[in-house]
Amino acid sequence: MYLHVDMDYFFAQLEEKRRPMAEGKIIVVCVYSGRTADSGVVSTVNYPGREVGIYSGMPIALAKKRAPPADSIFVPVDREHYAEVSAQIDEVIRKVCSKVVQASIDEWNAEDEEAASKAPELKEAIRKELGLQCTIGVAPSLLGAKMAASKAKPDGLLILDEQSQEELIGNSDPEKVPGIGPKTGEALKHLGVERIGDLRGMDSISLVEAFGRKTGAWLHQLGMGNYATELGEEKEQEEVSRIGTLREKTRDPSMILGKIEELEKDAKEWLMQMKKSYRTLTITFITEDLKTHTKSTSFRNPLPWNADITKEKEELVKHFLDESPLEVRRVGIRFGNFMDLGGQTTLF
DNA sequence: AATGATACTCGGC
DNA sequence: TTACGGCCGAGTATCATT
Repeated sequence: MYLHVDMDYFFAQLEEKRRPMAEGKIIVVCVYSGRTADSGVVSTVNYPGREVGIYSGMPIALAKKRAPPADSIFVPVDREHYAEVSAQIDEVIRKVCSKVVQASIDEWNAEDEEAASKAPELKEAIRKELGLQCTIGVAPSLLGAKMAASKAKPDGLLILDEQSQEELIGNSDPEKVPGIGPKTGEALKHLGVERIGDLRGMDSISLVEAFGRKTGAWLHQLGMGNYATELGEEKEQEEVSRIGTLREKTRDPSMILGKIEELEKDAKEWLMQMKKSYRTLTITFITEDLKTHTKSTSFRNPLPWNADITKEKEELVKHFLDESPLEVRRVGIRFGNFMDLGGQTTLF
């Protein structure tokens, strides 16, 4: 059996916890971009906030219109704190379950013979030891466990056997299935698939044609009632990136490069601490129409964290500006394709 | 045609 | 009326090499 733990409204819950005075109030955790006083988006909001129509990704200014000022608190994200608590939760889960894999800052998966009996125990341990609320799903497949959790939240626990798993997944709206987003969902609707069960009997060739090799084959398996999943290994981080918003949109290369340099410093700090060298440099541009573009280059040999990449940065920025007429709103830098053992080269 | 590397976009959280 | 982050990995397109 598989078990999926999902912390409820995680960031907002943690902010609630360190403000006992905020009991019953709307808490909105925000990513402020620094462009203007209220520019930025909502990261997470607690349930009272959701009730008045505030959701993740919403512009902060709009959230403020929906939130009664006297009963609402807007706070900036504090990722470091959330990561610390996340590590504590990880410890608790590993004490209870076997084969645990952390899936994100607030989600865990586990494969455990005793998942069904351990789930209530685990939920209680997280509440008791850390004072935090979560939702746990258990099912014969990882997909089933995730969907059970998402159905049971908040503060829920749902254990599915083969039959109830089949029922839940088969009857579900495709867009409720993790891995199917608005784009795939829309295309499925177009094909007359309104519940996952409608995939039954559709041939894999046309599904692969419509959705690509990977997604098509996976949808075909879902149609056959095969939800088999593997937990996967705990993976090392493969890339590090930093992104930021420019004070104002611009096409001035020196403005853009100035911001990149700021972000680069921070990302390189990470490289140094983690002792990583890298082979790929990517610059991300988000233009005034909020579309994302990237330019990247790879090096034959890995570069150490402190290598000078001035030339390469300039070239990537120029390359982008040469092919796009749009103004740039946000920029980012990304280092990837890590090689361990800093800078050591091999023959090829 | 097959394989592997690189470039780029997409989307989840 | 509009309003709009910061990450990361997955997946696919494209290119180079054989």
